[in-house]
Amino acid sequence: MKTTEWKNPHNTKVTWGKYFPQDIEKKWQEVWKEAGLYKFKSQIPSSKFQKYYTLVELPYPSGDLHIGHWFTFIAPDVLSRFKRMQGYNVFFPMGYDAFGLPAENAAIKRGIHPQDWTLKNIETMTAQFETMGTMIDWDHVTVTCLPEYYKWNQWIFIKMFEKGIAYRGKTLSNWCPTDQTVLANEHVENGKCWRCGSVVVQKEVEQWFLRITDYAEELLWNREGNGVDWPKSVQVAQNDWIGKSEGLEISYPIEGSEEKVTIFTSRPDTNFGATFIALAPENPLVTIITRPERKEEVEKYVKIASEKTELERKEEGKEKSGAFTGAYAINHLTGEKMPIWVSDFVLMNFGTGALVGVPAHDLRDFDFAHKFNLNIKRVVVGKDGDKSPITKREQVQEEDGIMINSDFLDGIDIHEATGKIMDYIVEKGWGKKVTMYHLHDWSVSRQRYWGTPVPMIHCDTDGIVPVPLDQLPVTLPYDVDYQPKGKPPLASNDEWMKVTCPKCGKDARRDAETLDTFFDSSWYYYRYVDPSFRDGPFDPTEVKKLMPLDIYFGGGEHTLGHTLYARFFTKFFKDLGMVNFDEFALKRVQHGIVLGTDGNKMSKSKGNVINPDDVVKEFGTDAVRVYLSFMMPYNATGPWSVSSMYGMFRFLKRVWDLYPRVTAGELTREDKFQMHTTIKKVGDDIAETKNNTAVAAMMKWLNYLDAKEQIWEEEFKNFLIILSPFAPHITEELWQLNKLSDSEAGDEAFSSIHQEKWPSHDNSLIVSDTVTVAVQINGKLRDTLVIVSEAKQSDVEEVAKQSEKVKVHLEGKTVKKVIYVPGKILNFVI
RNA sequence: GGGCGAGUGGUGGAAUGGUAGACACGAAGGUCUCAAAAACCUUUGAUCGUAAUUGGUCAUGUGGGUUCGACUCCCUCCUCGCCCACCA
Repeated sequence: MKTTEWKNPHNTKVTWGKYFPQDIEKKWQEVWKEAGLYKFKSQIPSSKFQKYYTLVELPYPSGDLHIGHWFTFIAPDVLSRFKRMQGYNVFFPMGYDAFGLPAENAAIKRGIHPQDWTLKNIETMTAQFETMGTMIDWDHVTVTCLPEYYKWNQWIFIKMFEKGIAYRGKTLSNWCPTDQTVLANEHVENGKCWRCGSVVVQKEVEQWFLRITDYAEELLWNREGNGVDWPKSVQVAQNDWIGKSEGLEISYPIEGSEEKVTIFTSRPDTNFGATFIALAPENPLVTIITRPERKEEVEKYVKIASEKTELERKEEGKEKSGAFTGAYAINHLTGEKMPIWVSDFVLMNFGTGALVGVPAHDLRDFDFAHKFNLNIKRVVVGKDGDKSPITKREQVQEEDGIMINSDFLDGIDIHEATGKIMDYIVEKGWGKKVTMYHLHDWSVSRQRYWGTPVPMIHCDTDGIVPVPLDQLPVTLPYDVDYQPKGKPPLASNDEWMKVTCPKCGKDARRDAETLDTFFDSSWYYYRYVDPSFRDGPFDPTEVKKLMPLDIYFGGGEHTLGHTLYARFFTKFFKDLGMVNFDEFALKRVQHGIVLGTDGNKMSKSKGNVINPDDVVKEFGTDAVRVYLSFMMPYNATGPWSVSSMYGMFRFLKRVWDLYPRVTAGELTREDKFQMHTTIKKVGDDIAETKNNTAVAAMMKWLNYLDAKEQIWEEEFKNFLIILSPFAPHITEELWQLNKLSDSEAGDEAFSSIHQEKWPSHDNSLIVSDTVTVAVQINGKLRDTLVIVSEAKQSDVEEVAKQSEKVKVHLEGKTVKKVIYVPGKILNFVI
């Protein structure tokens, strides 16, 4: 048995004995830190620079590092370590998304200032993060709530204002009439204000918007996935969200009026079956066209609709309401009169704020028509008729459905017909082709305290004036009342609010609102490159070297928010000439969720939360890392298992116990086959974020090694190297032990296993000299043969026919065909 | 209502057209021990059967299809999960 006692350059004693991870993990973390092993800059060689930028969505500093954080970060860490061993200069930074509502909620609940609460949490979480033993380079840490960061939020916002991307607009918001303030959705409980319990209403409020719709076309994903490797599901979801639709804007004349009502449709063919028009209550046309005798009722309806909260509108989703204006529009296609109604199922901010009702082909239109006894006409166009689904079709047919068909549409399919009808309507001058997007401009104002102050000044003379760039940052004041009534928190600090207008020099007021935290997280990965850069939001030279991201890990919940905003910012930066690429991330990988042992989402109230600190104390960091890699695919969701956790500890212990059995010697052909196969498999799997099968392959190799009489040094060393991204501590310990017993050079400068090169594999050794071929008859397995890999088909057939099991099935039958897949299958078709 | 994804042993999962269940957990039996734990060994999809211990049959949510061959590709239906939703 080999035991070694020695001193490394950091005077740490190492003795091989029983495996106690707690004895070695902290020690190595300190050694690595002291040696600056994971500093990005220390990796850069003078000659060739091959960058790899790994990014994980920056976490919110909620206070506790959750096992979910570990799960999220292990795969990126494994990949980063692997890439580094392959010779890349790996940049793996980290930061905190530190502004936001939870800090303010905690402050209100417990009386701690949001800043103190947040900074304390960051400290705690950073310490917990360090026990993970990642190769994150903490020199690049970026915290979004610090002035050195949000200064550049303000800079970007002003640039957006100058370019017309940031603008002042109006939108409906949750409004508490008692507190006189806008509420976040999470502060509306059952339609009531969380603080005072008053009924929340929808009110038009002035807000800052970002004109993301200007980029709608550019943000769309094309068939080639914009040349980057993002999940198809994300591309589809974002495209659906952007919601590009090409259709017609049709104007219908109103009987006895100069006015016209304009609607949008992507299916003008169905307009043969249009039987009514519905206007949004907010549509200005309502007041103009309503007939005097209907005025009272329509006004009453509009008033009720405006008082409804968003929640109430949704709750009664099925029951339609409305009022008849007394006016009629003329359907060009049929010449029929269509009554014009007002209804709150029509949205003012989509399309034209008016729609044409086709009850037979749209469920909502049907519900409306059914309730108010309007006509329902079914349209049959072309040879196949209309294919659009309507769930209540039977009812439609019962209720005086009429078939309409036009001569010029006979015998063509529905898509052609739609095109022809479009052309016809345009030709007649009734409508024009338009492209519509579902995407709305992004509202970024928040009437909250804990965020980036909007860098704008309100002057009675000059209106809204941006803060001069050399006066940034507009610092967030520490002293405010963060639950005032009737005004946003920042407005409670009079001294802070007072400012002179940069244009006229007269007294003016600061903007008291703060920016949505999604603004902060839209560009932080640029800042990571050099968080201390002073001449702009990021260093263009360094960014050119490191961006775009090679891989971006994060959660699926950010598909329609964060990742879309980040793409938008990048396109904006490109327009400013600050970057030269269109997509900020070459690859996107989404993670799943670790559930509690009971299969439920972890939550304090359920008491099923797994605390990484506790598990590490019991099993050590490495075992937890290996378990998180092995437990399930990265994008899966599944429960934590304590007994499986034991299994991972057992695995590492077996690796540990291999060490005394290692000796110098020659590998056999089979040894080489096992080694090279595993090296290849593990490397390939890590590159594809399939760490569960990578670990499985190593377990298999360990089983092989363990069963042998002797373990050769070469295979042991390679085993440690390929295991090191998963279990960095135990592999380092064994590596150093082995190195010392190997040579007498205990005083050499420290060199870590994590600086080793990833072992190469020899493909010629992965091919074994014998293979097992399955012999099938009509696709049914009948026998397996072990043959030399180079065997010819005729030879294999010959051998197969000798087999008793095959003979039985071939007797008296004619072989019609033989299919041979070399080295795999021989199939007789009889 | 729409979109996306998934359904494989007691459990987590492997296999993306070629021997289904790799690897692990759990369980059962055994070795060691005064005993227990640890460790190690054996078995472990179901079923029939025999000693044929490289036996037969059936099996990847359901029903069909394509193929010499389907967990894998196509269609029907069912279930679950996630995201979005009065979007004209």
